[in-house]
Amino acid sequence: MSAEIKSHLTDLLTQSLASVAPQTPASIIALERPKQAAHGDWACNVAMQLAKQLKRKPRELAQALIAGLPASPWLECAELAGPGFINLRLNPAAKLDAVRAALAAGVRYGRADTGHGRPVLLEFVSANPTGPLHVGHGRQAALGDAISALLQAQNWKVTREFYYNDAGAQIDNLALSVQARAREQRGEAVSFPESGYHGEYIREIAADYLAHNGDPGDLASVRRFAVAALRREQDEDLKAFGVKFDNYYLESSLYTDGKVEATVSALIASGKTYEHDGALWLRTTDYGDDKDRVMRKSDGSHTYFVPDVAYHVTKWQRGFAHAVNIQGSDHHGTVARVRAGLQALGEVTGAGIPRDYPDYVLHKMVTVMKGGEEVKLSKRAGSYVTLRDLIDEVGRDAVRFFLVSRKADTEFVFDIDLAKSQTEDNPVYYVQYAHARICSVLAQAGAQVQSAHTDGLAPLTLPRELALARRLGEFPEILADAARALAPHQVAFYLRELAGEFHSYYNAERILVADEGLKRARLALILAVRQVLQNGLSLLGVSAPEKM
RNA sequence: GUGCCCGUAGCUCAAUCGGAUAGAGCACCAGCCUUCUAAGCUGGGGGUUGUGGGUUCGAUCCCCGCCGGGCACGCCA
Repeated sequence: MSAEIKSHLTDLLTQSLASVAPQTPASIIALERPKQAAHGDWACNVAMQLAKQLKRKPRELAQALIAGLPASPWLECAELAGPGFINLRLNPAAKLDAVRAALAAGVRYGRADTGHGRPVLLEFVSANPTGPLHVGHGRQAALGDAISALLQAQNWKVTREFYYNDAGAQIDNLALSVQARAREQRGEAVSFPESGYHGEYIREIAADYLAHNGDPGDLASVRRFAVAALRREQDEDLKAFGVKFDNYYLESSLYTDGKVEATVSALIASGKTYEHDGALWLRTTDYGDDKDRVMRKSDGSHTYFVPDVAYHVTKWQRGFAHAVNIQGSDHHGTVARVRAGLQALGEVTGAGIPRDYPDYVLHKMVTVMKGGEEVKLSKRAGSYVTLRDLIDEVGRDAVRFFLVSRKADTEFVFDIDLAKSQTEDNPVYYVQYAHARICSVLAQAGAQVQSAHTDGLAPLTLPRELALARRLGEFPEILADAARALAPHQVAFYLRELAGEFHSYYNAERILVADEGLKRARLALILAVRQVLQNGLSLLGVSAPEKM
């Protein structure tokens, strides 16, 4: 395994350092993958970092460290380079070990145990049940599901949760909007609510409500019907997108369970609240917020801030010492607020919730372009592009791959025309195509695939073959890094590169050659590539088709 | 005005904990199908990393100023 090789190399350098500079702690030794292949398989910068401290020239120190390296069965050579880098080059056997590892581990290849089975709660999408899911929710769903999968692959016990804001003023607004449309459809003269939802879907729900013999005068009934209808629609959209949640948490339950009141009481007991202008405030500025927040309005109702805090308390109480919230960056203002609320509660409960709880992944907005113009994402205008639109037009795999192919904190320009007209240029097809090609070769090899032995890899000597093997060996590191950074785009880029190296190899060499030993070795290699492509695509929620 | 985030090739984006000559794709130009899938491959031109300083062996990355863009600044959610 690559991890074993890395620790083996670190070990060699540690031994050398101990003889060259006995007083120096070995913990400073770090290995990195050089960007350029010419710089070997691993590089170490320890000589430059220690040069000043040891009062020696970096290159001279590096040379001494190289000279002191013990013999190794995997190390081909160590070279001094640049200002004092030590470049380590692995021999073919070490590189090809990744092929053996990938085939031995199968679908588990790339996994690790950094999570140690600890529970972690991921909250994402959390759309209000006031309209269909839009593209921004899609980015969040794709990100959240991929991050969940990455953490699971590191042996975290992941719970995916969707929080429904089904208790606030926007739900009243929804009910009034549907009621007004229903009355219109009955031929009554009504004035549509000033801040009502203007989307076409409101009319559809109203018509459906009437078709089910609903009474437009019964607002509570309208409300229940509308919320149920929109939740159903959102569920269907998520299903079509391939995203499943383990739990749905309803904001309304925080009220019916008394958790909102309990939170208010506890915050008052914390001594961090005060009355002002008839409202109850929390001194969140004591915990880093830039202004104090109202908890209870002068009319006696609560601001959304209180159930938010109550909700996050339940995360902690439910045993999630780790929690990740995936949200649009337009909500970044809530981060300091929620954390401050939790800290204030800690004054009375002594819960010991960390100051940086929960963790946040904030993603920038998705700008949708169509016909060369921006489509405004306005729920009230009812003209935004829905997630369903995108899936229908572009395809599920492409949308998912595309949406996780960029860092979360960069703005996303999704050009629908481009995505539709250039479907063939979408990177997801490039990666999937590599997988399909391998499947095709394997199908022609037929029963010979069974004879692909990982103990006969020695015939693989071409630079392209060793580069592919080396790339396979990187996969576990990529997954560990991506999980640590909560950044699935790293996996997407890795897959693009792996697929590229495979296509290049495929075009240059023939797999099914006459030489039996070489053929078996090459079959083993592409079997391993296929496995890694499958594992990686699966983490991103993208299918790995056998034919295209 | 204050806070947070972003600024990299014509376009869309990478760049690990501060590493070596800043990389891909698209687009453009020139080639490759009698051969396991051409949704592919090979080669080429493309850059003062917004800008000015600082820190150091070394800065796209860290610190400060400025310019440009986004978001948030409510007893809305």
